[in-house]
Amino acid sequence: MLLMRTLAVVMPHFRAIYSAHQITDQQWRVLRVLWQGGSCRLSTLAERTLIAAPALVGVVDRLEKRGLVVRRGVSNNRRAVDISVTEAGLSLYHAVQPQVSDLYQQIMAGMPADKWDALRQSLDMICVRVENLDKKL
Amino acid sequence: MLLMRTLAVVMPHFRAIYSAHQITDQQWRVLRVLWQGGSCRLSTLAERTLIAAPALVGVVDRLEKRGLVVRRGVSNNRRAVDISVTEAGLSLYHAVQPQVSDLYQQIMAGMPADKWDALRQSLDMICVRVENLDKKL
DNA sequence: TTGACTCAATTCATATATGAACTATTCATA
DNA sequence: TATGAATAGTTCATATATGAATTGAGTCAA
Repeated sequence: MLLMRTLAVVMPHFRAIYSAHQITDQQWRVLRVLWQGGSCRLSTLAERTLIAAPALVGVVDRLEKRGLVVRRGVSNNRRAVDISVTEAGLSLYHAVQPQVSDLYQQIMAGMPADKWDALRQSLDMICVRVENLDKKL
Repeated sequence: MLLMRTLAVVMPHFRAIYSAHQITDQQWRVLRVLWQGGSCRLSTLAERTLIAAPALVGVVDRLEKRGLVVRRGVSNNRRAVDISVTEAGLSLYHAVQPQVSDLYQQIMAGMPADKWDALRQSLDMICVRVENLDKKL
């Protein structure tokens, strides 16, 4: 519950930035991942954005409809699809990114760096441990 | 992102318990809050479950349709609605709660208690600080 | 007392979230 | 080489999430 509360408190601030540019949280995550990792396939995009494939299909559809990303078939594997950002998508990314970064800094500013690190490590430890539990099954 | 990842890793485990009883995360949150706090109005329920009112309406609709909760008008204020669990809802709660509690313990077991406390405090600090930022606007 | 305003719950439109099922491929192997 | 198992993306049905707009009550001041 505390995790959910934290997200519920923080997300609206980020969302305000996104919605000023007519995009959603999920759409932003797609743009960010494509920017920092280059084009990739839908399954990879799903892992990196933490958006399940079925939901991601719709997100990419809407981004594509607005000309922010493109889908392209992969030559040697006809079932795979490659997704990449367009120029328009990149310029939107660069317009939004500084504001997101600022907000992030502002939130981090409320806590000493060492506690921030400890927080990240603890969360990461939980993730890794629970993921290992999964693999054993 | 790390917050979202943690939730994404942990939630499926809880969800497996819920779905075995044909309920969703959100429906569980409603039952739990009503169990521990007694009946309350929709707006209060929204705060305690961290589910926005418009979405909560549907969640309560479905729980009510299955006879797990009941809606009742408030005598002195005809626009308010009181929501409470039924016997069926309570017995379902008691059937699920032990499993949830077990899983929770299992997850906590992976981390020393002091780190766990530190984690909670850090997240709480973020919540409180960001909430205060909101109030100033 | 009535009109402007606030409140509580709900409805609406649009965007996701989730698990199951489907389709077209590609792979592994008998 | 036919063929069943595994892949990648997608569709479907159902349940939420979110912000804007509604509806029906209360409230309060001119």
